[in-house]
Amino acid sequence: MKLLTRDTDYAVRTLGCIAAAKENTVTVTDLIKKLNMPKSFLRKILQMLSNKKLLKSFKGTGGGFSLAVKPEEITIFSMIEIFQGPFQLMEHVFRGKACPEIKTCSLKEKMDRIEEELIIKLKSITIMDLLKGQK
Amino acid sequence: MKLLTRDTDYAVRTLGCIAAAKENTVTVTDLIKKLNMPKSFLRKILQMLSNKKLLKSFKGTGGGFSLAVKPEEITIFSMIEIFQGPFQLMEHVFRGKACPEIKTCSLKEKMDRIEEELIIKLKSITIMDLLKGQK
DNA sequence: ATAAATGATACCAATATGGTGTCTTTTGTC
DNA sequence: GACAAAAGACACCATATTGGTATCATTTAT
Repeated sequence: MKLLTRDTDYAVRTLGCIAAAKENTVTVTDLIKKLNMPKSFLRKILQMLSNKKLLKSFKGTGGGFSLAVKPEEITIFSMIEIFQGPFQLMEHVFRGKACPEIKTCSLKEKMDRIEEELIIKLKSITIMDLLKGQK
Repeated sequence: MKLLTRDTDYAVRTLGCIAAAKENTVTVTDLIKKLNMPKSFLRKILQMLSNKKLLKSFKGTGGGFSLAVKPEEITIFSMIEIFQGPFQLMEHVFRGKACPEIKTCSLKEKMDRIEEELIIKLKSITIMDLLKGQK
């Protein structure tokens, strides 16, 4: 059971790397030298981030990518939603009718509260956190 | 992005239903009348719960299932681990080397803390919570 | 013109998910 | 003992998701 898929992970680390480069653009070739990822897969991820307006892209020689928004504005939560779809932990719970002997219960309530709290926390972690210990 | 798969959900609701029956055994036929689930799938889930020693099973006419442990001892966390494998939210994060410009970072730390807190919470929710509002 | 870069998009293998079906074994009842 | 009602074991299957590859088109600096 995992919360983050590989593309989310790659995206976070890639954004961290681009953020570290400040205003300079970074190419896919640069990135795969630094990060250990398959090129084609990384290109797909970068395109996604670019389409979602988190990256500015520049074509042609000397081109590459740079951040379109500040690192502290890119949250883990948004990465999850982009690469793993809408965040709905409890999608399945009590879809159907529960056991008819059970009229109300505190389970769903509690689960919903956990979800809310988790979302708040995932929104509080940003790409900025990747840069904190930078030399 | 979902946290609970269908079998986890079914398992939780089924256990709630069995718990509500107190010491009496409940058959698959009983359960599918009350809960809206495909019979074969439910049987597979019940077998799993039985193998994991959460249910006692009785074969033959008049047989069925009953809880092997107290409802307050069966957590959502254990259901997730049984049906969805080991709980490791951060499996992928920083598997490979992160961008070399980033030596240490607070991201993984923060994520790990979130994971810990989430586990504690999921362990605090039990089948008992399903019975709370019971008539 | 050419090479360096991204954009769009189609494809693919492996795995997970959600579910079904069949045959075996156990056990209570007539 | 025969039979039916239950669970046990397990093989199978369709679909979706995940993780990844490959190809061609477009843009742009030199």
